[in-house]
Amino acid sequence: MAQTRPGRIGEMEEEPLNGALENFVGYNLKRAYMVIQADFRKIQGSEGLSTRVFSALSLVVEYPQITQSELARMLGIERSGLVAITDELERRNYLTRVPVPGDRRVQALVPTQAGQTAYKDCLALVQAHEDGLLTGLSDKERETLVDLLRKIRASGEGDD
Amino acid sequence: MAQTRPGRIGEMEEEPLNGALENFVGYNLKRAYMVIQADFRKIQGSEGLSTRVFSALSLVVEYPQITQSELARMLGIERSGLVAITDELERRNYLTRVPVPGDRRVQALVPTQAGQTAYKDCLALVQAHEDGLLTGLSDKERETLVDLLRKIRASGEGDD
DNA sequence: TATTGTTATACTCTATAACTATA
DNA sequence: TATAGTTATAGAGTATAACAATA
Repeated sequence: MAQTRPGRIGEMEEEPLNGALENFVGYNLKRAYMVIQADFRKIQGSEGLSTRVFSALSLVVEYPQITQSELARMLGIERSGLVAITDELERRNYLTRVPVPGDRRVQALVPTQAGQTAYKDCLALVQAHEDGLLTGLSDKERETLVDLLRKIRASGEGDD
Repeated sequence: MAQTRPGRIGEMEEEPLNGALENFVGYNLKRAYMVIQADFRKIQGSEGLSTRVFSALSLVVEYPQITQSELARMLGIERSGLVAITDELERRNYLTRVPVPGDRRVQALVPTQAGQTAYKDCLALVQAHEDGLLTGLSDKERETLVDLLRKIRASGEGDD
């Protein structure tokens, strides 16, 4: 490592390492997101669920007979993206696509017993994961963080 | 819209819309990140800089003669990823790759005048962008948010 | 006409592994 | 041996645009 702190040797303050960039909400959001994403993958291992599949499974377990379109709306992604996710969950035998009487376009996503237990196990893992990674945050700070993130979501998720 | 709130009609509380998922830090982090990312793109337009190119430009302007490897370390991505970013900034005439006397492996990234003014303009745009999107957050809340995000980063960015 | 599930396709961002030229 | 820049390649994750079946 030739130089850990490039340029600008004669600065007086030590707080803002990189003037503008490090103070942006967006930049810090991205970096923190990358950290949590990488940690999630590490915990789950190469055979485990990805974050998006875990999220989908969570909603399927909570709302049995939910529809792919509803799921897409709740997750904030396009319908077309749900197909691969649903395929994976079906391949793992965590849910089944069940025809809905009265509307033959729709398929209800019904969690299997295996899906429900897999979700519970995964949930415990993820909670321990967040507890471990967010160990520097108090319960109140964590709550504050979620509140602030939800405010950002509320600002932007209206324009669909 | 057939059903805005699927399943589980008889719940007593109204706070946690989706029990587990909506309360996870990771999930809210991802959703908020997607909001800010999408907004950034919308503001910049199809010809504008992406977030990662803007971040790189920011560091190049702040640390003239920074190296690609140093840049990669500061941005938390691999060296190989910097090539395309540097190519784009060079193609836009925002920086030049300058040989460094004493070590012929290295190329210093030197911002051009166009790069510096483009950065300043872009910076103003991005700041207005964050101001607009984070309008629901007070200055103090924004500061708190950045602090909390940095704590998460500190927890995870050690393992390189 | 509108909606559901689906396919095809492309784009962005990132990582890994290798190469070359230098050190 | 190690490092800087580079290339090739692959893998997530997302979006758009279309289509068939159904409403």
